[in-house]
Amino acid sequence: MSIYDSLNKEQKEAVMHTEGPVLILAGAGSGKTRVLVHRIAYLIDEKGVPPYNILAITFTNKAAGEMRERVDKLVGFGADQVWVATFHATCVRILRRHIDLLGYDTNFTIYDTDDSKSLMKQVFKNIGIDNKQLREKTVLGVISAAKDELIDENEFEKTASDYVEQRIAACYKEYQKLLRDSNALDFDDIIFKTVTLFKTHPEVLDNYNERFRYIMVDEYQDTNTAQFELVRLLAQKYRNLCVVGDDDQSIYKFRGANIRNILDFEENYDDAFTVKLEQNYRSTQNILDAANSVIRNNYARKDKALWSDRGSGKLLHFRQFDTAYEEAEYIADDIAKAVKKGETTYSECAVLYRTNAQSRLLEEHFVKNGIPYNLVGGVNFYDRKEIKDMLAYLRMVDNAKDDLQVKRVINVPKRGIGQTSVDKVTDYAYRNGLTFFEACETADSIPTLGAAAKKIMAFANMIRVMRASVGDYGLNGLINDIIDKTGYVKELEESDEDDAKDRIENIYELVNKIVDYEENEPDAGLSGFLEEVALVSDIDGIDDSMPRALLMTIHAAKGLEFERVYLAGCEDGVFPSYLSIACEDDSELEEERRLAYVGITRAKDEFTATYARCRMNRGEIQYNPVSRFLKEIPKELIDNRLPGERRQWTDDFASIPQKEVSVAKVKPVALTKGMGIKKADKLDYTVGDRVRHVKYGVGTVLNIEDDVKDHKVTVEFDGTGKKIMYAMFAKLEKV
DNA sequence: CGTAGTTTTGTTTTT
DNA sequence: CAAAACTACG
Repeated sequence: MSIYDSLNKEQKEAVMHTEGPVLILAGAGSGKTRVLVHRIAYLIDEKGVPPYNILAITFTNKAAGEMRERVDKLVGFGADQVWVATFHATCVRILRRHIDLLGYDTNFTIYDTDDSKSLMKQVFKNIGIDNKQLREKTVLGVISAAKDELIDENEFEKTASDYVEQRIAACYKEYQKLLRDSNALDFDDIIFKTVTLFKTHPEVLDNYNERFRYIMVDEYQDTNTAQFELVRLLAQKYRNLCVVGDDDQSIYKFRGANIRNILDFEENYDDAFTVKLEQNYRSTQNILDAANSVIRNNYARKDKALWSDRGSGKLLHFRQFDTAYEEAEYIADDIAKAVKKGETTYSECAVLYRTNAQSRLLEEHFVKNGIPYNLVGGVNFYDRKEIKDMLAYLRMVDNAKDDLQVKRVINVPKRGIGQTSVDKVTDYAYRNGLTFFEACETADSIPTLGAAAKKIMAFANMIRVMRASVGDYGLNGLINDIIDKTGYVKELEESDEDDAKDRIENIYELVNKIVDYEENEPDAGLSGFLEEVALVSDIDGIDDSMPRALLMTIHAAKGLEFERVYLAGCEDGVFPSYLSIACEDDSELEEERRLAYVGITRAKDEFTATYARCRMNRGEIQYNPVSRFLKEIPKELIDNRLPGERRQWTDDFASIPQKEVSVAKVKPVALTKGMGIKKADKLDYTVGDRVRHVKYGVGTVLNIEDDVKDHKVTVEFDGTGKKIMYAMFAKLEKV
């Protein structure tokens, strides 16, 4: 009896094929983490590979943590020597040792998206770009995409063809310069710089080639070009590369993930050994059949079909509502009822949706029904203002070149140092080749500053003293000193804002985290703490000590499983998103379909899809047809009845032949048909007419725009002023 | 310099 | 409908 007896035939093959390139195509719920963990154990116990020579890379900290735990359990002695980490954590660890070879200090700071945006604002100022012509976000998006493709600022400049691209190239250059001046890396740099390091310093790479003789990569379908290249380099010498993934679960194309990395693995490594894991240990056959019949409509995929020996189970449920409000009400109610009946526990329930914006209504109803829940995503703990402020102080102390943090908190709490003064110091620093902080230290020599100079120097002095004392009083001492000397909490205590109390609590929560960290990692220090904070994601923070239902996007749910799953907002225009429908390229729609596949396969026993005929979006009411993905599920698998409910759309749903729907391409224009409300051919009023609205009273029509769906009417109301509304809902009457 | 009040703008998805 | 960005005033 060995630990490998519990594996099925394919799993065993995957575990025992240890040499050379291996591709494991692991369907949802097919036990891929189990396979990886057993493979690590097999390498160590049966093949005598030193744990030190094994590397396992994941995408999320949660996945890494889970694998770490299971490896520790299964392997026992030496397990801690196995390197299990995320892509980003792996690269940061490597860079902390060697990045000086690329001209950065090894105590570099990691910038999050917020920091990058602030930095880009500075870039716009420096090179004179009006943010009305070009948005920071757009430019950052282009730069990020370039970095994912390993295109640096110089190469980008060379290939920039039109004017806009040239401007972006200029931004990219300045942005990288500012990053370097601040000794900071953004998220994409972490991977990019590691690849650069390996390419420019073969001796460093060789060192890691020797170390990592056996490499395993989880969620391989989500790798982008930079990550692909990183893995290729790491594995190039011994070629013992085992990648695990599921092309049907590739849902991060928008972040640069290249599905071809997994589809073409066998071409890139022509001696690759491939195993398919198709037996699912998670869901009932009905749920799998539904998922299979949806994903079957995708073109770009490797053929496979999940099966289960768990039996067919219950039917999937489909529930329709007039409004998103009723939808949320039903879901909350249904969970509450099921828990009351003892059918499930809160922690076995999850509500999934396409966009974070949908969480609000659900949350409201969960509160109303007293259901304990956790919202994953939305505002991350570390994204709260007060936490970011505290972190800015910490980061400022940690990295003297990080001007961004200095600017963030120089007037938080209020010290009477306004924007004008900050601009003057920035200007002075720029002209004299100083960092912003250095300029602050010598503020008295900036003539135009006047009374503010004294205040600025006092601030600089405070930070200097803190920096000098970190070594003496440790992290806990530092954070308390910051709270004390800045008077941040004091200001909150005296404030009469209603969320002041929460914020103070959050700050003390951060103090707790710091104390915890210091106890667990006594040698890591401030940089270590900040690094950990920079690399955590939303999903990592889930506290599963309490039984709580989870609300999250489908993206966030990848890799998780629940007894009961609710998929909310199953509407064409919401899921699949409007953009993916309108887009010419059907690869967008295929990505959405994979998302649907991920959503459905999260469920073990019960799956409920809900649909709201109309919902509020961006202050406008939207009417949407039932999601095309639901129509791809054979109707025998779905229980589609709800006693006492209206059946109008039910019939519509059932009457559409399955085949026709899955093959037919429904163009967005066609979608507006059959929606129940038709656009009026002609309105009985025109520009300049006086009209009456039920709520706003009488006004003058300023403009009428002919949209695809409806006429967009602008009216200047006598009482309330200008309003833009759709003719079909506004029901305006000529007077 | 700080604020309150006003206008504008935006939505996928996130390591 | 919010949040963010702007504007005008004390």
